[in-house]
Amino acid sequence: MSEAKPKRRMTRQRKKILEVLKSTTCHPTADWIYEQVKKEIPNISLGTIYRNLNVLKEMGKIMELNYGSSHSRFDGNPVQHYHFTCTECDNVLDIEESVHKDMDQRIEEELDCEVDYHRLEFFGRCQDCK
Amino acid sequence: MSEAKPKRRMTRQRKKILEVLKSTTCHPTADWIYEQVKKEIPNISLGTIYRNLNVLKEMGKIMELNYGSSHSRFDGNPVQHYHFTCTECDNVLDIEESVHKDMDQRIEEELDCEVDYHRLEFFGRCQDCK
DNA sequence: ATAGATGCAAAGGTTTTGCATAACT
DNA sequence: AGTTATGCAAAACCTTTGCATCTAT
Repeated sequence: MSEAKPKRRMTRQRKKILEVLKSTTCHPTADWIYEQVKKEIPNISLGTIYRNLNVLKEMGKIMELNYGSSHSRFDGNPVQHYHFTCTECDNVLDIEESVHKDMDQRIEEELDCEVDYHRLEFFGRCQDCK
Repeated sequence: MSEAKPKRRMTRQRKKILEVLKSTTCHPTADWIYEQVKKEIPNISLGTIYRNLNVLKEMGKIMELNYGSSHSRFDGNPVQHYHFTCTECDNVLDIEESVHKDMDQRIEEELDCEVDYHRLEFFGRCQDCK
């Protein structure tokens, strides 16, 4: 059984954190958000930032990038390839599919940048866990 | 100026770490590798594991997944979209391109799994840094 | 009134680092 | 011989958590 989930309140702090996040395109870190929010709520604590980021994520109002980041994983195959991660058992599987290098060029044109490579990762439940 | 890079030696420890990584498909964490290598080199230290993982990465012999993992970044836009990360200035840009949901189905068939979503990230140098 | 949120400080877990010693080449 | 790597332990770093207090509903 999963626990009953609490009724979320929209506190001053939570509202401001969401506002900061919605009003920037810079994909900030928790610490950057902390610095911004502190300008209006000087005594806010980092713990509150982290707690709220997790709550907002759970509410579906924001996204976390670089997640699964508690510890790095390594791959003995240094050639670019794609991965599937099972969100149930945490296993990472290699995908036998050729890399779409053509996508890199499309992005180069779209953003006027130089693309070296890309990473593509799928998430879901593996054969055993589904 | 960048510093002269050291001539790498292939020590017992380094060799074994690479061997462990090459002989598994489980995309292990540093700690898991540590446990494996310890079976043959009982007094190896975790520091050596981490140092060698970084060296092997730099030598292009292995890959790190979940990198850029020192701190998470957050995105005020919870709708799935793609990103470009500049490896020079660390900026993350949104990509205005529709999400290829058809890829999910292809992977489901290939791996006999259930795919919820995928992440696609491009790396290179942005307009300003290139 | 009361469950939920905050601030503070301490604890947790992963990764890095300084230093003396050991080992490749 | 000279430089690179190791082991150990301490430090650094980001993130989470316990607890007493406060606050939104």
